[in-house]
Amino acid sequence: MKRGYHHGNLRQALVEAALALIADKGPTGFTLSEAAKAADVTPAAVYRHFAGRDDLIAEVARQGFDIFGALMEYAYADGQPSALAAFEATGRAYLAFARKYPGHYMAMFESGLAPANHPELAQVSARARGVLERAAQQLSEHLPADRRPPATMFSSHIWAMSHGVVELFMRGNGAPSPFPPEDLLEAGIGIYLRGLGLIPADS
Amino acid sequence: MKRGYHHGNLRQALVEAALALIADKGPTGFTLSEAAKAADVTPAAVYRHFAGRDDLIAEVARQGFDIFGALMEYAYADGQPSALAAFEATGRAYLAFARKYPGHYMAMFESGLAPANHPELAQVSARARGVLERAAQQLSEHLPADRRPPATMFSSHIWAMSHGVVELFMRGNGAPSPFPPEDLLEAGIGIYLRGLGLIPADS
DNA sequence: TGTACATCAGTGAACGCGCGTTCACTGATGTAC
DNA sequence: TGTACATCAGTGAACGCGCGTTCACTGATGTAC
Repeated sequence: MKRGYHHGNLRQALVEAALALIADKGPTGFTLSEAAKAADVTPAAVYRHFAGRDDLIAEVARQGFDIFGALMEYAYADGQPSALAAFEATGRAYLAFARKYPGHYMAMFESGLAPANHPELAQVSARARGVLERAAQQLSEHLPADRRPPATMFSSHIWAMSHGVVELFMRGNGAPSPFPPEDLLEAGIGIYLRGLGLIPADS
Repeated sequence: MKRGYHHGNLRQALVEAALALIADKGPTGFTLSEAAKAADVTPAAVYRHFAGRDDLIAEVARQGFDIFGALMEYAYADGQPSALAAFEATGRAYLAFARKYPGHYMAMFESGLAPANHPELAQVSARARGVLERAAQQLSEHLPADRRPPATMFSSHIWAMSHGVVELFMRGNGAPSPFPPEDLLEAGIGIYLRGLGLIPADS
């Protein structure tokens, strides 16, 4: 592909180059130089748009949380007005995101960048988490008040199981998956919700 | 600490240096050179004991799986003859291992080394997984045969939730943990098992 | 419409660094007689 | 018990490499008059 002296939209091109690199070599495999080369540009040019390597990764993660949050919100809204359907949908959305945006996902959760260091990143991450917590809160209102665990607790459970399924069975990190990750997670969430008393025992 | 020309037990010293490095800088932060320096030895000396950098990490992971497998087996045996107690104990053991042996844990699950590349590693890893699956199998026999999900499925669920809790709430990767990870996991497993019909609904 | 000029986004060369790895070597150890 | 010698486990210097980053620069763009 030909281009002149000016790139046009180098910033986003770098983000996308980074995404591709991260997706197929892991967050470790990414280097600023390679991203620059992939965007057909000198490494030094990167510094017109980012403070440095970490800043570029952070931007990738930020965009990831943005997409992630939007996806979660959409899934949540789509399941309304049923609290149960909304909750389950967010679980599915989690996995769908990991599958569809592996580079973003890795940058967000596996790059090891401190979320506390980039405050804007913490903020956009909190939004995504908020959706799941809202769904959990709404769901918990269907439980008798005396046997109602905190909503943040079971949103954490679902989040943890989802994340575990991604790490262990969608990446190669655990065993080869005995079941398609989507089915595995769906079944797991189903059993869990039954345990909460939100699904009849013999459905 | 003084030592002569010969180290005595350099191999294990290197493993332990690697562990310490991995534990506090992540699997990425580890370098062969730093491990050598920590063991008070020239980088070249490492090659008397390991084929190279990756081989050293693999050995760390291998030792980790060894300990992990033993811990799981112990927990399992300790919960006998109750299938339920044995199963729950393995879940707790998982988290205890991650807490107590963070360097091993990271080398095993976060270092991104291909388990398929080191066959001996795949083998020792399968053993650990086997314990959990055996516990699940045994547990599933308490369920009516017609409503009995495959044992590997719910051992996968428990594994995923455990792993997710470690990654998200014991490391800094997710939100700051709303609850102690141990409590969170214990509650999660409890709800899950109730959903399976293995714990009475109003216990 | 044309020209002068400020601004901007790239280049390319250079840097210092630490990495993993190799090599010929040497000091220490232990075994045979 | 003492000596010769093979074996082993380290050293230290060197390598090529790619990294992130800096710097003075230059080519392209767009705006004012």
